[in-house]
Amino acid sequence: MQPPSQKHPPAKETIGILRENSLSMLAHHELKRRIIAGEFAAGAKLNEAEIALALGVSRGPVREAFLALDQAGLVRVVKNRGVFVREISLEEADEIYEVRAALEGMIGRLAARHIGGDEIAQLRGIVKKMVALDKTRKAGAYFLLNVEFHDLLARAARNKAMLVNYRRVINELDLYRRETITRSTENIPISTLEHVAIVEAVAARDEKRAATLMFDHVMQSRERLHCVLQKPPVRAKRDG
Amino acid sequence: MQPPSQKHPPAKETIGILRENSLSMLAHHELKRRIIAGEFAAGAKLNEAEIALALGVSRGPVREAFLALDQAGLVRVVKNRGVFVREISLEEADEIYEVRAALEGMIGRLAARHIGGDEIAQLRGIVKKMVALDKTRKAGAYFLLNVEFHDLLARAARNKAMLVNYRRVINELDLYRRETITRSTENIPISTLEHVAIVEAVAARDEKRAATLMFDHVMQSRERLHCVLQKPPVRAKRDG
DNA sequence: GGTTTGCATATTGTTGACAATCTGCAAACC
DNA sequence: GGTTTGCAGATTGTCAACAATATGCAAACC
Repeated sequence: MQPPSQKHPPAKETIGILRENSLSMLAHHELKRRIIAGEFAAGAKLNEAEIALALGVSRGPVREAFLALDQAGLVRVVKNRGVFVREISLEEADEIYEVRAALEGMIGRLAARHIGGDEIAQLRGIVKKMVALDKTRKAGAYFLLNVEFHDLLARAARNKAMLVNYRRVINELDLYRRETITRSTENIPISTLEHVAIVEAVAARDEKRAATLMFDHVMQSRERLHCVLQKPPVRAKRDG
Repeated sequence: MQPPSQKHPPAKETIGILRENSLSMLAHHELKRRIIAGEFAAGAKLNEAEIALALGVSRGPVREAFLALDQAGLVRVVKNRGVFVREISLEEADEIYEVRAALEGMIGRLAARHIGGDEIAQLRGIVKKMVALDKTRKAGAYFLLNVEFHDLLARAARNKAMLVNYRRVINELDLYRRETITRSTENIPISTLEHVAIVEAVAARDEKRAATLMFDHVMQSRERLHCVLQKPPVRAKRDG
């Protein structure tokens, strides 16, 4: 069924992957990964032929992936001009933070209702590492723990639709946040305290409190971002 | 540049539209419209060649549109099997309602902050029509007013990211709600009262109250849907 | 000098053809 | 009888060629 052409380490798995995912989906996931990982500069133009060559496929699947990534908010497709890694302005990031706050508030509420004991233990473990990091002030390590903390809570909410929407919003925010990777570490202790309070509220099954703490935590993260950028939060003007 | 083949009514506009939108985008919008309008049955299989023929384009743009629609949650693409209009189960609808509640709560908060006087007047006009409909009990007309009411508030929140996410969630819910179009009209008066309260809170610039009322309104809409279906809300079980 | 016009090139948009896969049915087999 | 095998048809996945459009540069023009 398969001519023994090469060594078989990637044989069986590769076949399995290809049987379940079309090249479009593979291209989609790979490009998504690279964009989130920051392997493309923000606003960078993505050349169809170039990427197709790099991925070893023709332009068709790459184009299909582009359209899907556009819907996911990771790239912008401009007719006859090309596709570009989406650039997120501070104003847009502010807006997205408000969407995220809404979702995280509900995640806190649902997590308090549905989380399992093992997950609470995991949360405590993550927070413990955060506390330990307070002294070293390593922003990169803290960033990863933070992502893990929030994603774990999002999963604990036991709501697939919520998880999908949450992750999409987070991906968009990452497009902006990676611009400010080397952001100040002075806020880490404050943020850690908020994480501690969230874990306690969730563990106490206090839905209302967990919701409020999560909501405020996100909005305060936004404020902290502005402080680092030394700019006040931009608000839309009231009209009419 | 254009051979005078036919009458020119759709000439200039059609050219303009084609210059700004690729056939993929046109196919995307048209299919999206038809799916939301319910012109395809839930779970119906969408044949590539058939649709390409109907839209007068080749299969390429249609395939690209399919991938985008999959990301938007309106269809499901299965490799080597085809694409199907997404079917939403009651359990999924319950989950999506929770996402919607989170977003609408924030929309209420932001709308109370940013809405303009003209928009408040529009809201009052919509509610007035709703009150008038209380007597006739026309579910279809009420449904349209309800959509208009909530979309107006979503726009009044002055947050593009929120608007995009809100509309996506609403589109997904419509996939389910159109299954229950002929739902009971007995809840219309209750729902209308909630709308009245929301308008007053927003007009009074009471962010907290508007947020709470909007959140509860959505969650109660979910409960009312369950009552109509004569089934209790399905909740995920707590594990761990 | 500055603007405009007109190519040459590169890139994207679209198409039709070909390869791979699934589906349904009927014949062969136990 | 029930299961398996093996086509034929239909459908999807991928590709490469062609058409349309944008970009950059140089020549022509005022």
